[in-house]
Amino acid sequence: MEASIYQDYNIKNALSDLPFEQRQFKAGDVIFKKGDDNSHFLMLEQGWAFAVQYLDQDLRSIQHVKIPQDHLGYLFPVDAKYSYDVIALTDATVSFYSWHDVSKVVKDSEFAFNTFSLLSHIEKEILHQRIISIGRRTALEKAAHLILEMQTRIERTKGGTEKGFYLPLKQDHMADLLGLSSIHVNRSMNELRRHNYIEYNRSDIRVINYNGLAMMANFDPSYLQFKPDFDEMQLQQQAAE
Amino acid sequence: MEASIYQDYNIKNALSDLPFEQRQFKAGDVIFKKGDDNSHFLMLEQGWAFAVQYLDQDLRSIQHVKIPQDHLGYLFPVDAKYSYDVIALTDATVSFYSWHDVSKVVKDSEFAFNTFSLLSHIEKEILHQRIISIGRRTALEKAAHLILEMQTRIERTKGGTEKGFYLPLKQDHMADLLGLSSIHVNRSMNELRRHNYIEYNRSDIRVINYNGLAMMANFDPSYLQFKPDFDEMQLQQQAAE
DNA sequence: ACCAATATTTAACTTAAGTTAAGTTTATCA
DNA sequence: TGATAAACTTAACTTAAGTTAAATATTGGT
Repeated sequence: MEASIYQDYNIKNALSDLPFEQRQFKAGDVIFKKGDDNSHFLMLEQGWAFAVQYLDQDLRSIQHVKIPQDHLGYLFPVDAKYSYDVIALTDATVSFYSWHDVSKVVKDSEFAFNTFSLLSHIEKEILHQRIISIGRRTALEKAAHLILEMQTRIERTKGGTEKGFYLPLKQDHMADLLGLSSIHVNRSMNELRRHNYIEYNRSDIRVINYNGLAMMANFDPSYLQFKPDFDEMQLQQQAAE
Repeated sequence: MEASIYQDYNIKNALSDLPFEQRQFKAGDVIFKKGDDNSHFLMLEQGWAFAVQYLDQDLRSIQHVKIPQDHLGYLFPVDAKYSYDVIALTDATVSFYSWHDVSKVVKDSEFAFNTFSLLSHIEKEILHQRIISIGRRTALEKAAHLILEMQTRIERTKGGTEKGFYLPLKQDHMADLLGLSSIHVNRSMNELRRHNYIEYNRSDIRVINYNGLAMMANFDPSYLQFKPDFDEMQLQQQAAE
């Protein structure tokens, strides 16, 4: 299968010539904390990360899951402190660009402006879908929707459909993403497995019945900006198996 | 009380010289629908509106509440269909700008660029707080947080603190914002009233115990980009009463 | 290979919020 | 101003998801 036309709209292409510094993080490391200044533009070269806010010591909400080639933190040079922590979920490499350079490119280059507009747009669409999940889907539907969102996002960066994928989210991360207890996440994942929607073992997950999952979760990948016929190609391919 | 310094960062100031067309809407009118093209930049001059997505006929999720001087729809000229309907909550006046004009100003004017960056940022912060509410706050806390968010946003456009405010959201709108049933919203609003946190009658609402509400709901107005000391000024003022 | 720390799984029980089914109050408008 | 619809309220009952408490499985470090 051919890669999405939207694949061109990525941060690397937009910022190709700019200088940056790289830092390595270990799984569990704090990449930045709530209250830190938005002093650089950050891009996650390798590894996974997540953005989290705490209500108190035991109560937290995960706002974003970041995969390789995603940005971390804010997309524009707003004069604000970070409102959330970002933690490395796996070992990770992060590139730091100066806001001065990035703003200049975004304002001067049509392509960079469009890329950053689209990234901001998609990030918001993901939040919209998360709000729908948390507010109005059942636990089973929440889990199904999250799996399909992650599969779709990962496939885009790989540029193709693979059978299974690596999902380093633990069940307690899923819980804090979906507004559930981790025990109920466990019940839901096992029910998806029992009913042959997915195969699942720790961080290895594989969608068996894409159509069934997508129907149940009311999942339409177009909000992730795959090209319009991606969805149908997926469905046809699944149906043929 | 003095108006916020952030008051300067508004759409009117950023787009002052641009031509636009205005349209009137009646309460309940559809301003645009899911699937429509993002063909113009829209600004809500007068009245209230909300953005909504449907899972099926009876299940919906409200993504945004828009007050006078907010934008409607997308902040950047992405080549995408709208993912939600926007409905007038009251009679409303909407200005339509051409994307061509708006993008040019945003790229050429430092002030417009900063304004649109900040608006995009604040919109995302509101979504983050909504995710925390829906996922991790109790019904009482959800209602409290929503009231404080709306009060804070309304005060900013008015540039001062007023005693009560007009909140044209019905209880079923609040339910679809907060992921609750409208009956449970009713129970929660009445409990807030019974415990003297608020006075409340249909669309007229007044916060009586700001500190109590803010503490209960874990509400910190800084995500709405009031100036840093706004929170404390508010608290002191309330405490003095 | 063993130990310790993490993660996952299952069961039994509890609870916050949903649902259904009335009423009552308030707004609209002919 | 009276009829009708929309919004709000309350009570009784149900249910999806939370909680607590084990047990089991996996991973990582020494």
